[in-house]
Amino acid sequence: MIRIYNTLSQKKEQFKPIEPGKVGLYVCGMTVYDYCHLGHARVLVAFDVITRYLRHSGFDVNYVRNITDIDDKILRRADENGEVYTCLTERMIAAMHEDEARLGVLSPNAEPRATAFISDMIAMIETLIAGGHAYAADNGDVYFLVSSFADYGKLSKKKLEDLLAGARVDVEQAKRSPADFALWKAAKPDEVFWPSPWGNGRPGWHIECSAMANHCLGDTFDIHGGGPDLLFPHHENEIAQSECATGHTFVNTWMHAGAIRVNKEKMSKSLGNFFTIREIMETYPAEVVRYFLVSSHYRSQVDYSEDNLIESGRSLTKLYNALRGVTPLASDAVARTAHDTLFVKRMDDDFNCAGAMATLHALAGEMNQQRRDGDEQAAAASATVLVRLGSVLGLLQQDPELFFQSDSGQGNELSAGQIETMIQSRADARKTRDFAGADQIRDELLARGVILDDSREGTSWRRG
RNA sequence: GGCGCGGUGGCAGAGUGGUCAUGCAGCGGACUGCAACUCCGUUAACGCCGGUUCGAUUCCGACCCGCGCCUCCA
Repeated sequence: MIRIYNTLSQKKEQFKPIEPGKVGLYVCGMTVYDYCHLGHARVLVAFDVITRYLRHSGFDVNYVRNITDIDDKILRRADENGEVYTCLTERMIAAMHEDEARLGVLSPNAEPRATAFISDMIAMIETLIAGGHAYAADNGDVYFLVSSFADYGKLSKKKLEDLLAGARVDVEQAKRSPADFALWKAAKPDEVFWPSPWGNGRPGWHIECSAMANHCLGDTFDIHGGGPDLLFPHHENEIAQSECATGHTFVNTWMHAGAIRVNKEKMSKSLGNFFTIREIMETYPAEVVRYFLVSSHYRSQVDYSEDNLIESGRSLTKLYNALRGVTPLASDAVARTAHDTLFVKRMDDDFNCAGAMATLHALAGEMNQQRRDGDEQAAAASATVLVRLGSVLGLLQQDPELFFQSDSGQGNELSAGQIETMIQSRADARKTRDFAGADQIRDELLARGVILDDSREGTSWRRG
Protein backbone atom coordinates (compact mmCIF):
# COMPACT_ATOMS: atom_id res chain seq x y z
CA MET A 1 0.00 0.00 0.00
CA ILE A 2 1.61 3.22 -1.18
CA ARG A 3 1.21 6.43 0.72
CA ILE A 4 1.93 9.73 -1.01
CA TYR A 5 2.19 13.23 0.39
CA ASN A 6 -0.44 15.33 -1.37
CA THR A 7 0.27 19.05 -1.53
CA LEU A 8 -3.46 19.65 -1.81
CA SER A 9 -4.36 18.05 1.54
CA GLN A 10 -0.92 18.67 3.04
CA LYS A 11 -0.69 15.14 4.32
CA LYS A 12 0.26 11.65 3.31
CA GLU A 13 -2.64 9.76 1.79
CA GLN A 14 -3.14 6.20 0.75
CA PHE A 15 -2.74 6.19 -3.00
CA LYS A 16 -5.85 4.99 -4.85
CA PRO A 17 -5.73 5.23 -8.62
CA ILE A 18 -8.86 6.16 -10.51
CA GLU A 19 -8.64 2.97 -12.51
CA PRO A 20 -7.27 -0.02 -10.57
CA GLY A 21 -3.76 -0.94 -11.62
CA LYS A 22 -3.26 2.16 -13.72
CA VAL A 23 -1.68 5.52 -13.01
CA GLY A 24 -1.99 8.70 -15.04
CA LEU A 25 0.96 10.94 -14.21
CA TYR A 26 1.69 14.38 -15.58
CA VAL A 27 4.86 16.29 -14.78
CA CYS A 28 5.66 19.82 -15.90
CA GLY A 29 8.75 19.58 -18.00
CA MET A 30 11.21 22.11 -19.26
CA THR A 31 10.95 25.39 -21.03
CA VAL A 32 13.61 24.72 -23.63
CA TYR A 33 15.68 27.87 -23.94
CA ASP A 34 18.74 26.69 -22.00
CA TYR A 35 20.47 23.56 -20.77
CA CYS A 36 19.08 21.55 -17.87
CA HIS A 37 20.33 22.67 -14.52
CA LEU A 38 20.54 20.64 -11.31
CA GLY A 39 17.04 21.71 -10.30
CA HIS A 40 15.63 20.21 -13.48
CA ALA A 41 17.67 17.09 -12.80
CA ARG A 42 16.14 16.83 -9.35
CA VAL A 43 12.62 16.78 -10.73
CA LEU A 44 13.57 14.49 -13.59
CA VAL A 45 15.24 11.98 -11.29
CA ALA A 46 12.59 12.22 -8.57
CA PHE A 47 9.74 11.40 -10.92
CA ASP A 48 11.85 8.81 -12.67
CA VAL A 49 12.26 6.97 -9.37
CA ILE A 50 8.58 7.43 -8.61
CA THR A 51 7.61 6.01 -11.99
CA ARG A 52 10.03 3.12 -11.65
CA TYR A 53 8.70 2.29 -8.21
CA LEU A 54 5.06 2.48 -9.25
CA ARG A 55 5.85 0.09 -12.09
CA HIS A 56 7.84 -2.13 -9.72
CA SER A 57 4.68 -2.22 -7.59
CA GLY A 58 2.69 -3.49 -10.55
CA PHE A 59 1.07 -0.32 -11.83
CA ASP A 60 0.74 0.45 -15.48
CA VAL A 61 1.99 4.03 -15.48
CA ASN A 62 1.22 6.47 -18.23
CA TYR A 63 3.87 9.09 -17.67
CA VAL A 64 3.36 12.34 -19.56
CA ARG A 65 5.92 15.11 -19.36
CA ASN A 66 5.46 18.15 -21.54
CA ILE A 67 7.92 20.41 -23.28
CA THR A 68 7.25 24.13 -23.36
CA ASP A 69 8.65 25.14 -26.72
CA ILE A 70 7.08 28.57 -27.09
CA ASP A 71 7.29 31.37 -24.55
CA ASP A 72 8.78 34.82 -23.88
CA LYS A 73 12.13 33.53 -22.68
CA ILE A 74 12.55 31.34 -25.73
CA LEU A 75 11.80 34.19 -28.10
CA ARG A 76 14.12 36.54 -26.25
CA ARG A 77 16.99 34.04 -26.21
CA ALA A 78 16.55 33.16 -29.87
CA ASP A 79 16.56 36.85 -30.66
CA GLU A 80 19.79 37.34 -28.69
CA ASN A 81 21.36 34.44 -30.55
CA GLY A 82 20.08 35.76 -33.85
CA GLU A 83 18.45 32.44 -34.70
CA VAL A 84 14.99 31.17 -35.49
CA TYR A 85 13.39 30.12 -32.23
CA THR A 86 12.73 26.59 -33.44
CA CYS A 87 16.47 26.09 -33.97
CA LEU A 88 17.02 26.96 -30.34
CA THR A 89 14.26 24.72 -29.05
CA GLU A 90 15.28 21.77 -31.20
CA ARG A 91 18.85 22.07 -29.98
CA MET A 92 17.82 22.31 -26.34
CA ILE A 93 15.43 19.40 -26.63
CA ALA A 94 18.21 17.26 -28.07
CA ALA A 95 20.52 18.35 -25.25
CA MET A 96 17.86 17.58 -22.69
CA HIS A 97 17.39 14.08 -24.05
CA GLU A 98 21.11 13.55 -23.92
CA ASP A 99 21.32 14.74 -20.30
CA GLU A 100 18.40 12.55 -19.29
CA ALA A 101 19.92 9.49 -20.88
CA ARG A 102 23.19 10.04 -19.05
CA LEU A 103 21.35 10.41 -15.77
CA GLY A 104 19.53 7.15 -16.38
CA VAL A 105 16.16 8.84 -16.65
CA LEU A 106 13.68 6.73 -18.58
CA SER A 107 11.71 8.41 -21.35
CA PRO A 108 8.15 9.33 -20.48
CA ASN A 109 5.35 7.62 -22.40
CA ALA A 110 4.44 10.87 -24.06
CA GLU A 111 6.28 14.13 -24.39
CA PRO A 112 3.78 16.61 -25.82
CA ARG A 113 5.11 19.91 -27.13
CA ALA A 114 3.08 23.06 -26.63
CA THR A 115 3.26 24.16 -30.24
CA ALA A 116 1.58 20.94 -31.34
CA PHE A 117 -1.49 21.61 -29.18
CA ILE A 118 -2.41 25.19 -29.98
CA SER A 119 -5.83 24.20 -31.25
CA ASP A 120 -6.59 22.34 -28.01
CA MET A 121 -5.62 25.46 -26.09
CA ILE A 122 -7.79 27.70 -28.23
CA ALA A 123 -10.71 25.35 -27.76
CA MET A 124 -10.23 25.38 -24.01
CA ILE A 125 -10.03 29.17 -23.94
CA GLU A 126 -13.26 29.37 -25.94
CA THR A 127 -14.94 27.11 -23.42
CA LEU A 128 -13.71 29.30 -20.59
CA ILE A 129 -14.98 32.48 -22.24
CA ALA A 130 -18.35 30.86 -22.94
CA GLY A 131 -18.55 29.83 -19.31
CA GLY A 132 -17.82 33.34 -18.08
CA HIS A 133 -14.39 32.40 -16.73
CA ALA A 134 -12.34 34.39 -19.19
CA TYR A 135 -12.54 37.56 -21.22
CA ALA A 136 -10.89 39.06 -24.27
CA ALA A 137 -9.33 42.41 -23.43
CA ASP A 138 -8.92 45.45 -25.65
CA ASN A 139 -5.22 44.80 -26.19
CA GLY A 140 -5.87 41.45 -27.88
CA ASP A 141 -4.95 39.37 -24.82
CA VAL A 142 -7.34 36.93 -23.24
CA TYR A 143 -7.34 36.68 -19.45
CA PHE A 144 -8.64 34.20 -16.97
CA LEU A 145 -11.12 35.77 -14.57
CA VAL A 146 -9.80 34.56 -11.24
CA SER A 147 -12.80 35.82 -9.31
CA SER A 148 -14.99 33.38 -11.25
CA PHE A 149 -13.38 30.37 -9.57
CA ALA A 150 -14.35 30.05 -5.94
CA ASP A 151 -11.66 27.48 -5.18
CA TYR A 152 -8.83 29.67 -6.40
CA GLY A 153 -5.90 29.26 -3.97
CA LYS A 154 -6.81 25.79 -2.74
CA LEU A 155 -3.46 24.31 -3.72
CA SER A 156 -1.14 27.06 -2.55
CA LYS A 157 -3.39 27.99 0.41
CA LYS A 158 -3.65 31.57 -0.68
CA LYS A 159 -6.60 33.85 -0.32
CA LEU A 160 -7.53 36.04 -3.23
CA GLU A 161 -7.72 39.15 -1.08
CA ASP A 162 -4.19 38.52 0.22
CA LEU A 163 -2.93 38.22 -3.31
CA LEU A 164 -4.58 41.45 -4.30
CA ALA A 165 -3.17 43.19 -1.26
CA GLY A 166 0.37 42.20 -2.26
CA ALA A 167 2.20 44.92 -4.14
CA ARG A 168 4.08 42.50 -6.32
CA VAL A 169 1.20 41.45 -8.49
CA ASP A 170 1.62 42.65 -12.02
CA VAL A 171 -0.50 45.69 -12.74
CA GLU A 172 -1.66 45.39 -16.30
CA GLN A 173 -4.20 47.95 -17.40
CA ALA A 174 -6.12 45.57 -19.61
CA LYS A 175 -6.84 43.18 -16.77
CA ARG A 176 -10.03 43.52 -14.79
CA SER A 177 -8.15 42.37 -11.71
CA PRO A 178 -4.40 42.22 -11.07
CA ALA A 179 -4.74 38.55 -10.15
CA ASP A 180 -6.09 37.61 -13.56
CA PHE A 181 -3.57 35.87 -15.79
CA ALA A 182 -3.08 35.55 -19.52
CA LEU A 183 -4.51 32.66 -21.47
CA TRP A 184 -3.66 34.14 -24.82
CA LYS A 185 -1.11 36.81 -25.62
CA ALA A 186 -1.46 39.06 -28.64
CA ALA A 187 1.58 38.92 -30.92
CA LYS A 188 3.89 41.87 -31.01
CA PRO A 189 5.10 42.99 -34.44
CA ASP A 190 7.57 40.52 -35.99
CA GLU A 191 6.77 37.85 -33.41
CA VAL A 192 5.80 34.34 -34.28
CA PHE A 193 2.05 33.85 -33.98
CA TRP A 194 -0.88 31.52 -34.40
CA PRO A 195 -4.25 32.74 -35.62
CA SER A 196 -7.10 32.68 -33.14
CA PRO A 197 -10.60 34.09 -32.68
CA TRP A 198 -8.96 36.96 -30.77
CA GLY A 199 -6.39 37.74 -33.38
CA ASN A 200 -2.84 36.57 -33.95
CA GLY A 201 -0.97 35.57 -30.86
CA ARG A 202 0.32 32.71 -28.77
CA PRO A 203 -0.81 30.83 -25.69
CA GLY A 204 -0.04 31.79 -22.13
CA TRP A 205 2.13 29.43 -20.16
CA HIS A 206 -0.44 27.91 -17.84
CA ILE A 207 -3.01 26.99 -20.47
CA GLU A 208 -0.46 24.77 -22.21
CA CYS A 209 -0.33 22.29 -19.39
CA SER A 210 -4.09 22.28 -18.88
CA ALA A 211 -4.68 21.54 -22.54
CA MET A 212 -1.97 18.91 -22.92
CA ALA A 213 -2.77 17.16 -19.67
CA ASN A 214 -6.41 17.03 -20.66
CA HIS A 215 -5.58 15.75 -24.12
CA CYS A 216 -3.25 13.00 -22.85
CA LEU A 217 -4.88 12.00 -19.57
CA GLY A 218 -8.48 13.21 -19.59
CA ASP A 219 -10.49 15.51 -17.36
CA THR A 220 -9.33 13.93 -14.11
CA PHE A 221 -6.13 12.03 -13.54
CA ASP A 222 -4.13 10.61 -10.66
CA ILE A 223 -0.91 12.51 -10.11
CA HIS A 224 0.47 15.84 -11.20
CA GLY A 225 4.03 16.74 -10.26
CA GLY A 226 6.64 19.39 -10.74
CA GLY A 227 9.25 21.60 -9.17
CA PRO A 228 8.67 23.53 -5.95
CA ASP A 229 8.41 26.91 -7.60
CA LEU A 230 5.62 25.77 -9.89
CA LEU A 231 3.16 25.37 -7.06
CA PHE A 232 2.15 28.99 -7.36
CA PRO A 233 1.10 30.42 -9.66
CA HIS A 234 1.50 27.76 -12.35
CA HIS A 235 -0.25 24.79 -10.76
CA GLU A 236 -2.85 26.95 -9.05
CA ASN A 237 -3.71 28.44 -12.42
CA GLU A 238 -3.81 25.07 -14.10
CA ILE A 239 -6.39 23.94 -11.58
CA ALA A 240 -8.49 27.05 -12.14
CA GLN A 241 -8.46 26.68 -15.92
CA SER A 242 -9.03 22.96 -16.05
CA GLU A 243 -11.73 22.76 -13.41
CA CYS A 244 -13.62 25.70 -14.89
CA ALA A 245 -13.33 24.23 -18.39
CA THR A 246 -14.32 20.65 -17.58
CA GLY A 247 -16.38 21.01 -14.44
CA HIS A 248 -14.43 18.12 -12.91
CA THR A 249 -11.65 17.75 -10.37
CA PHE A 250 -8.43 18.20 -12.31
CA VAL A 251 -5.99 16.11 -10.29
CA ASN A 252 -6.25 13.87 -7.23
CA THR A 253 -2.69 13.98 -5.96
CA TRP A 254 -0.28 16.89 -6.31
CA MET A 255 3.42 16.20 -5.77
CA HIS A 256 6.22 18.72 -5.48
CA ALA A 257 9.95 18.15 -5.29
CA GLY A 258 12.17 20.10 -2.90
CA ALA A 259 14.47 22.89 -3.99
CA ILE A 260 18.18 22.63 -4.68
CA ARG A 261 20.26 25.13 -2.79
CA VAL A 262 23.74 26.50 -3.24
CA ASN A 263 25.46 28.28 -0.37
CA LYS A 264 22.22 28.50 1.60
CA GLU A 265 20.35 30.07 -1.29
CA LYS A 266 17.91 28.52 -3.68
CA MET A 267 19.46 27.61 -6.98
CA SER A 268 17.48 29.52 -9.54
CA LYS A 269 17.58 31.25 -12.84
CA SER A 270 16.79 34.61 -11.34
CA LEU A 271 19.65 34.39 -8.85
CA GLY A 272 21.99 33.20 -11.55
CA ASN A 273 23.57 30.66 -9.20
CA PHE A 274 22.68 27.55 -11.16
CA PHE A 275 24.84 24.74 -12.45
CA THR A 276 23.96 22.95 -15.63
CA ILE A 277 24.10 19.23 -15.24
CA ARG A 278 26.41 18.89 -18.17
CA GLU A 279 29.01 21.00 -16.45
CA ILE A 280 28.66 18.94 -13.28
CA MET A 281 28.94 15.75 -15.30
CA GLU A 282 32.25 16.94 -16.67
CA THR A 283 33.72 16.45 -13.21
CA TYR A 284 31.52 13.76 -11.69
CA PRO A 285 30.15 10.61 -13.29
CA ALA A 286 26.47 10.91 -14.13
CA GLU A 287 25.60 8.05 -11.80
CA VAL A 288 27.24 9.88 -8.90
CA VAL A 289 25.05 12.89 -9.61
CA ARG A 290 22.05 10.61 -9.65
CA TYR A 291 23.13 8.93 -6.41
CA PHE A 292 23.45 12.35 -4.81
CA LEU A 293 19.94 13.27 -5.89
CA VAL A 294 18.43 9.98 -4.79
CA SER A 295 20.11 9.95 -1.40
CA SER A 296 17.77 12.50 0.11
CA HIS A 297 14.00 12.53 0.18
CA TYR A 298 12.42 14.02 -2.93
CA ARG A 299 10.48 16.62 -0.94
CA SER A 300 13.33 17.94 1.17
CA GLN A 301 15.56 20.71 0.00
CA VAL A 302 19.08 19.63 -0.73
CA ASP A 303 22.34 21.52 -0.71
CA TYR A 304 24.60 21.21 -3.68
CA SER A 305 28.29 21.19 -2.84
CA GLU A 306 31.44 19.58 -4.13
CA ASP A 307 31.88 17.80 -0.79
CA ASN A 308 28.46 16.24 -1.05
CA LEU A 309 29.13 14.98 -4.55
CA ILE A 310 32.50 13.58 -3.49
CA GLU A 311 30.84 11.77 -0.63
CA SER A 312 28.19 10.38 -2.96
CA GLY A 313 30.98 9.16 -5.20
CA ARG A 314 32.64 7.30 -2.34
CA SER A 315 29.39 5.84 -1.22
CA LEU A 316 28.50 4.59 -4.68
CA THR A 317 32.03 3.25 -5.08
CA LYS A 318 31.49 1.12 -2.03
CA LEU A 319 28.42 -0.46 -3.61
CA TYR A 320 30.16 -1.11 -6.89
CA ASN A 321 33.16 -2.54 -5.04
CA ALA A 322 30.92 -5.20 -3.58
CA LEU A 323 29.56 -6.00 -7.02
CA ARG A 324 32.97 -6.14 -8.61
CA GLY A 325 33.85 -9.55 -9.97
CA VAL A 326 30.49 -11.09 -9.11
CA THR A 327 28.03 -12.07 -11.79
CA PRO A 328 24.43 -11.47 -10.76
CA LEU A 329 21.77 -13.97 -11.83
CA ALA A 330 18.58 -13.16 -13.65
CA SER A 331 16.35 -11.23 -11.26
CA ASP A 332 13.59 -13.84 -11.09
CA ALA A 333 16.12 -16.55 -10.25
CA VAL A 334 16.30 -15.20 -6.72
CA ALA A 335 13.21 -15.11 -4.56
CA ARG A 336 12.10 -12.07 -2.67
CA THR A 337 14.26 -11.51 0.39
CA ALA A 338 13.92 -9.61 3.64
CA HIS A 339 15.85 -6.83 1.94
CA ASP A 340 13.22 -6.55 -0.78
CA THR A 341 10.55 -6.38 1.90
CA LEU A 342 12.26 -3.63 3.82
CA PHE A 343 13.01 -1.75 0.64
CA VAL A 344 9.36 -1.87 -0.35
CA LYS A 345 8.24 -0.81 3.09
CA ARG A 346 10.42 2.27 2.88
CA MET A 347 9.43 3.14 -0.66
CA ASP A 348 5.75 2.62 0.06
CA ASP A 349 6.06 5.46 2.55
CA ASP A 350 6.03 8.40 0.16
CA PHE A 351 8.95 7.09 -1.91
CA ASN A 352 11.51 7.26 0.86
CA CYS A 353 14.45 6.38 -1.33
CA ALA A 354 16.99 7.66 1.17
CA GLY A 355 15.70 5.14 3.67
CA ALA A 356 15.45 2.45 1.02
CA MET A 357 19.05 3.03 0.12
CA ALA A 358 20.17 1.70 3.50
CA THR A 359 19.08 -1.74 2.32
CA LEU A 360 21.50 -1.49 -0.58
CA HIS A 361 24.36 -0.94 1.82
CA ALA A 362 23.20 -3.71 4.10
CA LEU A 363 23.18 -5.98 1.08
CA ALA A 364 26.65 -4.90 0.03
CA GLY A 365 28.00 -5.61 3.50
CA GLU A 366 26.42 -9.04 3.47
CA MET A 367 27.91 -9.75 0.08
CA ASN A 368 31.38 -8.76 1.16
CA GLN A 369 31.17 -11.20 4.03
CA GLN A 370 29.90 -13.97 1.80
CA ARG A 371 32.78 -13.42 -0.57
CA ARG A 372 35.20 -13.39 2.32
CA ASP A 373 33.79 -16.74 3.36
CA GLY A 374 34.24 -18.00 -0.18
CA ASP A 375 30.52 -18.53 -0.65
CA GLU A 376 30.30 -17.38 -4.26
CA GLN A 377 26.80 -18.73 -4.72
CA ALA A 378 25.39 -16.72 -1.86
CA ALA A 379 27.28 -13.68 -3.10
CA ALA A 380 25.81 -14.06 -6.58
CA ALA A 381 22.34 -14.26 -5.07
CA SER A 382 22.97 -11.14 -3.00
CA ALA A 383 24.32 -9.34 -6.04
CA THR A 384 21.13 -10.21 -7.86
CA VAL A 385 19.02 -8.59 -5.18
CA LEU A 386 21.33 -5.59 -5.02
CA VAL A 387 21.07 -4.99 -8.75
CA ARG A 388 17.33 -5.64 -8.65
CA LEU A 389 16.69 -3.06 -5.96
CA GLY A 390 19.22 -0.73 -7.53
CA SER A 391 17.24 -0.79 -10.75
CA VAL A 392 14.21 0.63 -8.97
CA LEU A 393 16.32 3.64 -8.03
CA GLY A 394 18.01 3.66 -11.41
CA LEU A 395 21.37 2.81 -9.86
CA LEU A 396 23.97 0.03 -10.16
CA GLN A 397 22.92 -0.95 -13.65
CA GLN A 398 26.29 -0.77 -15.30
CA ASP A 399 29.21 -3.16 -15.25
CA PRO A 400 31.34 -2.23 -12.20
CA GLU A 401 34.50 -2.11 -14.32
CA LEU A 402 32.81 0.37 -16.61
CA PHE A 403 31.85 2.50 -13.64
CA PHE A 404 35.36 2.38 -12.26
CA GLN A 405 37.32 2.73 -15.44
CA SER A 406 35.43 5.09 -17.69
CA ASP A 407 37.38 8.29 -18.08
CA SER A 408 35.98 11.76 -17.71
CA GLY A 409 36.25 12.47 -21.40
CA GLN A 410 38.55 15.39 -20.71
CA GLY A 411 41.25 13.75 -22.80
CA ASN A 412 44.08 14.22 -20.31
CA GLU A 413 43.92 10.81 -18.68
CA LEU A 414 45.94 7.64 -19.05
CA SER A 415 44.40 5.10 -21.39
CA ALA A 416 43.40 1.68 -20.15
CA GLY A 417 46.24 0.22 -22.20
CA GLN A 418 48.83 2.48 -20.60
CA ILE A 419 47.52 1.61 -17.17
CA GLU A 420 47.59 -2.13 -17.84
CA THR A 421 51.17 -1.86 -19.03
CA MET A 422 52.22 -0.06 -15.89
CA ILE A 423 50.41 -2.59 -13.75
CA GLN A 424 52.32 -5.36 -15.52
CA SER A 425 55.64 -3.60 -14.84
CA ARG A 426 54.68 -3.28 -11.22
CA ALA A 427 53.75 -6.95 -11.05
CA ASP A 428 57.16 -7.85 -12.47
CA ALA A 429 58.88 -5.65 -9.90
CA ARG A 430 56.91 -7.22 -7.09
CA LYS A 431 57.87 -10.68 -8.27
CA THR A 432 61.54 -9.80 -7.78
CA ARG A 433 60.63 -8.18 -4.46
CA ASP A 434 61.60 -4.77 -5.82
CA PHE A 435 59.02 -3.06 -3.70
CA ALA A 436 60.53 0.38 -4.06
CA GLY A 437 60.17 0.12 -7.82
CA ALA A 438 56.66 -1.27 -7.53
CA ASP A 439 55.58 1.48 -5.16
CA GLN A 440 56.99 4.10 -7.47
CA ILE A 441 54.75 2.86 -10.27
CA ARG A 442 51.76 2.78 -7.95
CA ASP A 443 52.46 6.34 -6.80
CA GLU A 444 52.78 7.47 -10.38
CA LEU A 445 49.41 5.99 -11.21
CA LEU A 446 47.87 7.53 -8.11
CA ALA A 447 49.18 10.92 -9.16
CA ARG A 448 47.34 10.40 -12.46
CA GLY A 449 44.13 9.53 -10.66
CA VAL A 450 44.35 5.76 -10.82
CA ILE A 451 43.94 3.60 -7.70
CA LEU A 452 45.12 0.01 -7.60
CA ASP A 453 43.42 -2.80 -5.75
CA ASP A 454 45.45 -5.98 -5.24
CA SER A 455 43.80 -9.32 -4.63
CA ARG A 456 44.67 -12.97 -4.89
CA GLU A 457 43.43 -12.98 -8.45
CA GLY A 458 45.58 -10.06 -9.48
CA THR A 459 45.47 -6.30 -9.56
CA SER A 460 42.47 -4.27 -10.65
CA TRP A 461 42.28 -0.54 -11.05
CA ARG A 462 39.84 2.32 -10.90
CA ARG A 463 39.81 6.01 -11.47
CA GLY A 464 39.20 7.96 -8.30
C1' G B 1 2.60 41.19 6.25
C1' G B 2 0.09 36.30 4.36
C1' C B 3 0.82 30.96 3.53
C1' G B 4 3.93 26.71 4.09
C1' C B 5 8.36 23.63 5.45
C1' G B 6 12.34 22.35 8.56
C1' G B 7 16.00 22.23 12.94
C1' U B 8 19.02 14.59 14.31
C1' G B 9 26.24 12.61 16.13
C1' G B 10 32.36 16.22 12.78
C1' C B 11 29.48 16.16 7.90
C1' A B 12 25.42 14.03 4.77
C1' G B 13 20.80 11.83 5.81
C1' A B 14 16.47 8.21 7.35
C1' G B 15 13.46 6.90 11.31
C1' U B 16 11.02 5.75 15.94
C1' G B 17 6.95 6.62 22.30
C1' G B 18 11.16 2.34 25.70
C1' U B 19 18.43 -2.04 22.86
C1' C B 20 19.86 -0.64 15.69
C1' A B 21 19.38 3.67 10.57
C1' U B 22 22.73 4.12 6.69
C1' G B 23 26.87 6.58 4.24
C1' C B 24 31.35 9.71 4.58
C1' A B 25 35.08 11.10 8.00
C1' G B 26 37.73 9.54 12.90
C1' C B 27 39.80 5.90 16.29
C1' G B 28 41.55 0.58 17.54
C1' G B 29 42.41 -4.22 15.36
C1' A B 30 42.62 -8.08 11.15
C1' C B 31 44.18 -8.75 6.04
C1' U B 32 48.55 -6.70 2.91
C1' G B 33 55.71 -6.53 1.49
C1' C B 34 53.48 -1.53 2.30
C1' A B 35 48.97 0.39 0.60
C1' A B 36 44.08 0.06 -1.59
C1' C B 37 39.72 -3.06 -1.17
C1' U B 38 37.30 -5.81 2.62
C1' C B 39 36.17 -7.53 7.58
C1' C B 40 35.73 -7.00 13.11
C1' G B 41 35.32 -3.48 17.04
C1' U B 42 34.52 1.65 18.45
C1' U B 43 33.43 7.11 19.45
C1' A B 44 29.29 10.28 18.83
C1' A B 45 22.93 13.14 17.97
C1' C B 46 18.08 14.24 18.34
C1' G B 47 17.41 23.58 18.66
C1' C B 48 15.36 25.69 23.59
C1' C B 49 11.53 25.62 27.57
C1' G B 50 7.26 23.58 29.52
C1' G B 51 3.21 19.67 29.29
C1' U B 52 1.08 14.54 28.50
C1' U B 53 3.28 9.64 29.85
C1' C B 54 5.91 4.67 34.00
C1' G B 55 9.06 6.51 29.90
C1' A B 56 9.74 11.43 24.63
C1' U B 57 14.42 12.84 19.82
C1' U B 58 9.48 10.78 18.57
C1' C B 59 2.82 13.37 20.88
C1' C B 60 0.98 18.62 22.53
C1' G B 61 1.99 24.01 23.48
C1' A B 62 5.21 28.31 23.65
C1' C B 63 9.88 30.22 22.14
C1' C B 64 14.45 30.73 19.21
C1' C B 65 16.77 29.91 14.54
C1' G B 66 16.90 28.60 9.29
C1' C B 67 14.41 28.07 4.62
C1' G B 68 10.64 28.31 0.63
C1' C B 69 6.42 30.63 -1.95
C1' C B 70 3.56 35.19 -2.44
C1' U B 71 7.08 38.03 -9.64
C1' C B 72 9.60 34.60 -14.86
C1' C B 73 12.04 30.24 -12.53
C1' A B 74 12.18 22.82 -11.74
